Amino acid sequence: MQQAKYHSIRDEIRDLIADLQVGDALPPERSLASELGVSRMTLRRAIDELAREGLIVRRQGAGTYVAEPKVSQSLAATSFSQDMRERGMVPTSRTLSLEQLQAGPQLGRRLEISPSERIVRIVRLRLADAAPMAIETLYVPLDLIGPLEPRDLEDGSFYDLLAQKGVVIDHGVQSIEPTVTDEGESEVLDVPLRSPAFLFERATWDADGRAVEFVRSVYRGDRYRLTTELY
Amino acid sequence: MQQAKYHSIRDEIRDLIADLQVGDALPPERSLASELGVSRMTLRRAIDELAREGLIVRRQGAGTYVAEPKVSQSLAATSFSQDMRERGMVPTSRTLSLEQLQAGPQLGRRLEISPSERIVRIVRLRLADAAPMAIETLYVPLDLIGPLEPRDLEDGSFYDLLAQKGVVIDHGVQSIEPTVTDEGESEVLDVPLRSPAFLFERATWDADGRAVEFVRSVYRGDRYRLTTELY
DNA sequence: TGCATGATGTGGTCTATACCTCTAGTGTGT
DNA sequence: ACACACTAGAGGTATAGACCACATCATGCA
Repeated sequence: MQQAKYHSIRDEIRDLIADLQVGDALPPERSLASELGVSRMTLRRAIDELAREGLIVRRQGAGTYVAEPKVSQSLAATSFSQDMRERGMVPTSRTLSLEQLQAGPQLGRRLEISPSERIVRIVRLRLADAAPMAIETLYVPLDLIGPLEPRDLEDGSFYDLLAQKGVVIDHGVQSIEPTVTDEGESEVLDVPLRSPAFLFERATWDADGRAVEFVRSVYRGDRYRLTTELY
Repeated sequence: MQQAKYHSIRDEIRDLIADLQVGDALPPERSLASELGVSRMTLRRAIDELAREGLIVRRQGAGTYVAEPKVSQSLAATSFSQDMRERGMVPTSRTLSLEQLQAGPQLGRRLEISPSERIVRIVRLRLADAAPMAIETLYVPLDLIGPLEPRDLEDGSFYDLLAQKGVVIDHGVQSIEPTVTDEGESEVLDVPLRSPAFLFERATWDADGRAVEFVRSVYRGDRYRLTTELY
């Protein structure tokens, strides 16, 4: 089987939810299962995922209801591409600029490298299902990754590229703050000026302590939400 | 059934993992299921949870292995008081309002309770080193906590109060989004209108599945930042 | 009118079984 | 030695059926 049946069922239910209002009830599991031609267990597996994503809420004895429609990003560190795929969206990327420069004092401090070190700066627009989701500015030491062409980043995953070069991320720090979009960001992300947004900053190193990357990402606040499950 | 069988099985596997080293393989699912006296499907449900928690890693065709110890828990939910203390500041609190009301449809959905249930709503200004840091709106079912007086919350920790009443939080979900402050929030928090801020929403339940609280907090973006360490 | 109660239908759990896909080791032929 | 095919056994998916726990509503009694 190319794709798990519960994945396609999950997507069908997503479509179904799209036609409902927040708070509306989904059909009962037994009906929905026979409608979609799967067993109830398989249907439940699909619904389980949607419930974990927060798209729907189940109430025992009552029914299953449509919840607030928002994209969620787990707080675990994953790449943009992987994150979007896990949510059934198609991640793509458009490279806005790619240039070389010196690290400078600020970046040098963040990555714990010499300010004179040569750096590749890449600005990318990240899209999910073809809709702008985030602007990502990536700083990578030149001697780690070598010269790059925009097409090297076409297939989306920068980490695949790193892995090909034998670079493995060992540890890092990430900070998250709220911000609002400025003129340029608003235009590229297609949101009104000064819309709420997340500002992510991440610095990572490999096992030898060499700086791998510094990333500054601005995520649309209207389509992004961070969620954690607590135990 | 008091507790789901897969929950107790999950805990048994946790104990089993405690005796193993990182990278060790767990017994095959079929053996483990018969050893523990459950069906393989039930066992898998228990293992599913542990895998989601990151305690173990499954590799199709190979086996199930003990994973690297957990990381990046710094974003996990702690109370405001504890959070501030860890940041080296002195937490205090001022109760702005305290009233009873019906849950209503939205809150009912978030807490998975009846919309007609009686709720206590508490609005508190949270301060760190005497400076306003966040506005916290707390919703708690009346029959869980009983009538409250503002002075019940004076010493700051709502969770101590819950513990006194024998209420223990078992699990929950938390979401974080960027927002901007409105007029009232700006005035109370002493920041300019439409300043960037975090909006936290947290719902928690006890082990019996009873809703414990729904909390909506607005944190100043200029003084509060989330950080995670990645490994 | 108001309240208890039971019927109905919902999601929640568990089982037994079957077959698929993938990994890793074995063994054979070259 | 090496390369390859095979295979046993691991996790992954899917089914049908049974029963449980809970919410809701209609019914009927007081």
